[in-house]
Order: sequence, then structure tokens, then C-alpha cells
Amino acid sequence: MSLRHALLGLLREGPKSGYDLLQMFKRSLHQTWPATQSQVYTELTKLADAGLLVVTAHGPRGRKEYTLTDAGLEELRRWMLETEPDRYPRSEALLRVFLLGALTRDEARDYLAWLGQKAAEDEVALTAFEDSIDWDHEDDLQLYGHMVVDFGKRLWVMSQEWADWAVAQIPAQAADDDPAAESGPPAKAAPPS
Amino acid sequence: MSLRHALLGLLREGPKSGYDLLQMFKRSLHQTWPATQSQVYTELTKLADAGLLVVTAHGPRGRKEYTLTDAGLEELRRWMLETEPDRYPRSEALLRVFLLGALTRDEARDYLAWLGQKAAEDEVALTAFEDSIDWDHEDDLQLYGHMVVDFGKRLWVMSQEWADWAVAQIPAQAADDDPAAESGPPAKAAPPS
DNA sequence: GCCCGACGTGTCAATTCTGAAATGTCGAAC
DNA sequence: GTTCGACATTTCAGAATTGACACGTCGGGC
Repeated sequence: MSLRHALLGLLREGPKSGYDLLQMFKRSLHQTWPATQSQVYTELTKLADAGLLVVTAHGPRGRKEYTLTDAGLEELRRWMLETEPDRYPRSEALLRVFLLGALTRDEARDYLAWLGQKAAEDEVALTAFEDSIDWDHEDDLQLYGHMVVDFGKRLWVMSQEWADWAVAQIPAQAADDDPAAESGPPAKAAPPS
Repeated sequence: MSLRHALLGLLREGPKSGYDLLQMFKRSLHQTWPATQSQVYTELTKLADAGLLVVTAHGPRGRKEYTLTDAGLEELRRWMLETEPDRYPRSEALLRVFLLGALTRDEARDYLAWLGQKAAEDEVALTAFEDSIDWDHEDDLQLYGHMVVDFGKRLWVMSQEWADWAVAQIPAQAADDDPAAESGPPAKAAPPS
């Protein structure tokens, strides 16, 4: 599981509480690796039981600050260096593209256009985020964080270009195109041309 | 869950067995939405229980061919039109970039270079796949399938450019850079300013 | 006639992930 | 002095996912 190692990694720059980590996920990692509350708190407990973390401070509202142990750092490095990452991101948005045949062509076009539009919005938001930060590339977390942000920007730019292209790929006319309206045997629609 | 709807979608073009569907996932959908054997067979049974599919033929080795019912098609359309897709692909490869601070800079550079190289290989493979098919854009499955393939190609091209850039972002010198080499008690490093 | 690779399905335990509910406290603003 | 939003944790049921095991059959090549 990757969440475990993400937590170890985030704790590298100093002690943090579950709440802190949750905020970090929400703010900086959400588009890459989302995490829920229950997941983070549960995992933190397990990591502490395994000796990869220790509680080093108790704060106001039952707040517990976890600190990375040597064993934790070692485990993180082992994972990074000795296990192979899954290189293929699972994309529900793209899966739906594959299944677009279940919709009319107008509906399919709408979906693709919507994807393009959302990509544009995401690009704007990410750019604003990037501009709002005074990147200090001496700091590892910022150096690598910036790389992830940059990847995101490129992804959204690419997605827009792709969506524009894809919309144009769908033939215009769509006479008896509704796949829900079945009449008789599933005869293929007459090829336009 | 999306797997359920992926199966419904694939069955739109005709009756298929679990084995057939598994092959389709392996061949065309693996990079977008992987599925295991147990998942497919289990889900098929559940979908049939729910009346979204029916078994319409029995073949040689206990082979069962499932056919999409009207209720199944309706459910697929409902999902496509009325539920919002998760637009953010979860990328373990990118998560690791975020955590690269746990490695030395040389190791980090190696990882980024490796990502770029794998992206290049994936691009080659996808292009070969694309060229091997005589795309018939009258066929919905091929039209939309081709869009997914094209997205993949763009993704790998973009990933290579990004990786090249990212490699160059890492400062060269790396004197006391090994985060595993700890000297003395786990005293926290002095917070920079 | 036999062997093997592809065909074909089913089930199980363990892990991971989602989503919600329950509970309570601190601090600032009004 | 009260109220409210942010802080903070724990727990749980249910769903999704993984990975392995177990079982059996058809067809072509030797």
C-alpha cells in the first residue's frame, strides 16, 4: 500500500499530527493520491504499532504528534528503491470515454467537451496555486512538490488539446443514434459517408 | 464502482463470456482500468443476479455467455449521464516523485530518468498497437477506443518531456546528501531560519 | 494415444478504501 | 458569556481490490 509510505514521507520534514497530514493531503496531494480521514488515522496507529513512527508530543485537543523513526525512514527508502511503482494511473474519466458508445453522439460530444473544460479549469487553478508560492528549490519537499505541480499543469494542457481533437472526431449527424431506443434487431446504423 | 459499468459497456457490442471480457481488459483496457479474474467473474454473477445481464448460451468448457439486458443498458446510461466521474487519476509514480526527498539526489535523478525511459517504451508500444489496427471509425467501440489510445500516446509523450525537464531541475552537487546516514541521536535538524 | 497450452470458471482470505457517525475541545468574535 | 468554526481523534460497516488456490476441459501437434 502506498498511503503508508506517503505518510512516512510527509513526516520526514518534521513531526505532525493526523490532522496536519490530512491537511497536507487535501492541499497538495489530493490530485495525486487522495486520502480519507479514517484511512490516515488508522494507518498512523498501525505505523506506530510497527515502530515506524512514535508519538513525541501531546497537544491541546488530544492532538498527537508523530515522529518518523529510523526504522520508518529505512522502510520508506526500501520501498522507494526496491519496489517497482505502478506506472499506469487508473482513470475513470478515460474509462468512460471507452464506453461512450452507450450514449448518443451528441451526448458523447458533450462529455468530451466537458472533460476539456474541466481540464482548463484545473489548469487555471493549478497555475494560480503555483504562482502563489515562492518556490524554494533548496528545500527538497518544494523542489519535488513543484515537479508534481508542473506535471499536473502539463497534464491539463494536454488533456485540453486531446479533448478538442476528440470532439472533432465524432461524426456530426446522428439520425437513429439513440442506443436506448431499440427497434427490432440491433441492426447497425447506416454508415454516413 | 466502475468495473460493473465497464462490463456492461463491453457487453453492449454482443454476448461475451467472463474469459472474453478478461481478454478485452488485458488487451485494451489494462492501462486505463485493470481488472483481475476474480473481480470479473464475481461481478458478472452479481450483475446477472441483479437482472442487468442474462446468460444466453453455454459453450464447451462450462463457458457461459452473458448478454446485456435492457435494464443493464439503462443502468449503464444512467451511470454515464447522471453520475460525475472522478477526474483525477491516482498515480503512484507521481506520489513517489513527491517523496523523492527521502532519497539522495542521484537516486532521485535516476528515478525520474527511469520514468522518462519507461514512458518512451510505452509510447513505442502504444504506437505499434495503434498502427497494427485498421481503425474503423464507423464502429463506436473503435472510434472511442482510438481516442483512449491517442490519449495514452499524448500522455507518454508529455511524460517524457516532463521527465527530461525534471531531471534537469535537480541540483548537481550532493555532499552530505544521504538521508539514511544519520549521525548521533535522532535529534531533529535545526529548522532552517 | 498423450501431452500441453489455452480455455474456462469459481471461491477465499486479507487488505485497502469509502463514507458516515460519534465525540469532544479550543479560541476568537460578538 | 455564548456561539461557531476550526481543530482533533476514533470507530465501524460495507464495498472494492488483490492475489492465490482449486478445479476441470478442449484441441492440435507429435
